[in-house]
Amino acid sequence: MNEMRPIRAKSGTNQEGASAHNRRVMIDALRVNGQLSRADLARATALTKQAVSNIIEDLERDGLVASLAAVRKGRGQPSTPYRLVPEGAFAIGLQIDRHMTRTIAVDLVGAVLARGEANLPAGGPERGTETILWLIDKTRRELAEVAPQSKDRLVGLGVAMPGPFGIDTDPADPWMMALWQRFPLSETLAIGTGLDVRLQNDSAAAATAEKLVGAAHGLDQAICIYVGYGIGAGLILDGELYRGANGNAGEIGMILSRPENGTEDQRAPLEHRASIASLCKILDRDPADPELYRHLDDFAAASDARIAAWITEAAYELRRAVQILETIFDPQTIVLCGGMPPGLARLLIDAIHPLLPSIAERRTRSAPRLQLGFTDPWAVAIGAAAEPISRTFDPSFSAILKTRSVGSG
Amino acid sequence: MNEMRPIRAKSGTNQEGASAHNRRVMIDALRVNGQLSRADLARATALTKQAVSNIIEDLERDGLVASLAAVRKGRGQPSTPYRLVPEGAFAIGLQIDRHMTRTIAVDLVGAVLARGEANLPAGGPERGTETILWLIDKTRRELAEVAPQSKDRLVGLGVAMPGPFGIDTDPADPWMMALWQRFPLSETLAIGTGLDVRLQNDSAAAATAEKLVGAAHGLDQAICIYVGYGIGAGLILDGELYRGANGNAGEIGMILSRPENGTEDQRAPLEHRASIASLCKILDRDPADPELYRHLDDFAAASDARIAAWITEAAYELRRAVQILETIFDPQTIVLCGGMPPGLARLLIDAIHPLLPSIAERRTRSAPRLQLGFTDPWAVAIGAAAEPISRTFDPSFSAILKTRSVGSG
DNA sequence: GAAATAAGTCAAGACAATTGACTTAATAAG
DNA sequence: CTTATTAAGTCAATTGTCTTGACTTATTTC
Repeated sequence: MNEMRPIRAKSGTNQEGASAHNRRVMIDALRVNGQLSRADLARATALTKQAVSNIIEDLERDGLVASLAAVRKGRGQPSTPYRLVPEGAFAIGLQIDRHMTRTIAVDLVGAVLARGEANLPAGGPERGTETILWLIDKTRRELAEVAPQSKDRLVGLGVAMPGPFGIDTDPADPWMMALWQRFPLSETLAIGTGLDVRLQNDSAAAATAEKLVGAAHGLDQAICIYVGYGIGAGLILDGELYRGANGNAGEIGMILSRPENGTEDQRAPLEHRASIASLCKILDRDPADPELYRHLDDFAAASDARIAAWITEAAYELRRAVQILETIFDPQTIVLCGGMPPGLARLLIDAIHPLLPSIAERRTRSAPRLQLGFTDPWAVAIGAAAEPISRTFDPSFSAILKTRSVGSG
Repeated sequence: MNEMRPIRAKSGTNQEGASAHNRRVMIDALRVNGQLSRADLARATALTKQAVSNIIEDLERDGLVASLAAVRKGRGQPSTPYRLVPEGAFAIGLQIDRHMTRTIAVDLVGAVLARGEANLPAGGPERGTETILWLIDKTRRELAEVAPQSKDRLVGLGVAMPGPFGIDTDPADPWMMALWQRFPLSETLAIGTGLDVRLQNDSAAAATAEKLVGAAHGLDQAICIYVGYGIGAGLILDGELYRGANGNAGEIGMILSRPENGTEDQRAPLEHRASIASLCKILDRDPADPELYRHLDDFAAASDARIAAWITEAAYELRRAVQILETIFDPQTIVLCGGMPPGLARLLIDAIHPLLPSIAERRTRSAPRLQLGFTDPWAVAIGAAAEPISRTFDPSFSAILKTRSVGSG
């Protein structure tokens, strides 16, 4: 009789939401600008001096900000600048990448305080989570040694692994990522660690790292292309990471760059030509080889012909990807990052130049069209750790809104 | 001495911002769900019954919502549903498209109440604005006849014209769009009409129309591909139109789909193969011909061989564009719209199928991967008119924040 | 007819920002 | 050296909007 169609509506907000937003705005402003006085903050955020004063007092009591020595800068009472207190918050990051897993602990300003690494046992998520929980625990204990305050100030666990999620990926893949992608990982880890857990794909994590402490720091419109075992893009739009309807936005590895001509190999998606997986295939190397990173560095330094061939192919694809992303997003910059040695990354980004013409070619640019970001194999793990910091302290639309009684996903 | 670097920070908010947001949320909920009781609204927005009651009372007094007859739906007191009042607000839209200009007047629910059309005189913006101001005035008077309340309830003027903006476009283009794109149009029209003016490109306007009253109604993640004289995409991300760093996001016409192989013609951007401009070239027709629309319809009905050739080429490009957009955005749906006869649009969308494989191929889909939107030549003008409505009444992050003293652009 | 359920109101309370006057501490001008 | 000016920051009262919890009203179910 009554069809009981669910009502679709956005969430409302109240003073609490506004207040939470204002605190985030203060922290964000201090993060981006280094140090600011209360008066600076009032001007920059359009709030009154008094409101800022109250909020800063609060944040100081909470141990998130601290004052510096007063500075005289002209007429009037000297101002007292404030800065973020690194020990104000901590977070753990977890990266799952086929055969191995890494953990990282960071503080409020993104400094790395502990790290751990382990091989994942064969047998998929059920057995893997044991290893993971052990590794997380080890990292937490390590962190507690360096920073005893961390016990009460851990804001969450960020998890990064290759996407896409919720899709029927190749069931024959040897790393059983499909199994991982279907496994209720967040829930299991939330129970196992008692922490707030959120999952993102590895390129989103890389972008989160670039935003917090890397090339995209302080930028509101940036695209991070992440070249790892696969390839993906982390989309920072209006200052927030964009997830898409199903959390799979930015999975550009699946783009069919030449869908209807050429050999079957050429018809394959972008990922088959611009990724470490494809490089390993050319080099006939096992991607699981723990020495791979060093080997790639050697190959790159030795100007190996196969490396050069891969670079040509990958650069061709990336050049087009850059042009497409610039055209679609009109970003302030594009950051190329990835889990490869800096030497190799340098060769790759050089080979991508000169860039194709696009609307990004404008006279007044403050950031380069394409720049190199993190090429640390730990970058994704750092980004995973940065996610809870960002989720907890960065201003965002969703942070203002009242939360629904029962979560939807 | 003091380098005086500008402080970068996001804006704070206060009760006023929260309240404004809540009112917008109510209006949005009523727009999407048709009619809702106060209790429904309270549940859907996570606000208290009391808060909703106060807000609805306000909105009713402001003439934006009205109650309907009470309905019994089970145990308990019958509920009183509320609906939007179409006469609650009005807006004017202006489309500038090379040789001509169109105006539209809409009400709060997006119904068209008046329209006007005129040819633009040669001579560029200086002379053109005279015609435009005259046309807007004519439309306002027409609107006032149909809806006298409109005089006090006009919320703004939305302007749509081809992008990209701020780029040195081809100076030889015969329509002098480059001149228009550099002309301070918003300022001139704001002074000339006394209205709040905002400018967007035509594909963004088409997307705004689809969001308010079209295929993207109530969707938070949707991409609208607009095929007009050129081609572009309007990006609806998290319920808001995405503009990019310089307002040029979605200008996909500039994508070099085959940048390095083939003839010079094949190397040309997407726009040269999938646009009405390219179709006119094939048909050897003047794009400025006022009868073009009817002719295209005839050609399509007659299965003209040149039309078929264009459709094959355009469909090839669009098939790839759809796959790229799906892969990058992971949207709920993609809407194909454009200023062409429905028959032709139907042929085109059919030719695009079957779609290329992508992450959008998931078992549970509520909306089709690709669907047909407005194919009315007035769609962009309607979207232009919808923009002030959306700007004034849709929930958005920026609407919550306090405004800075002096705008930035 | 009584109990249960749901919509909606009333009145008091809480909270976070605003307002405007005030204090403090520096430089600039005479 | 004194006074005016400027700017940072505080104090105390006010404001506006949402929340809370009790209450009223209207309907169905038992």
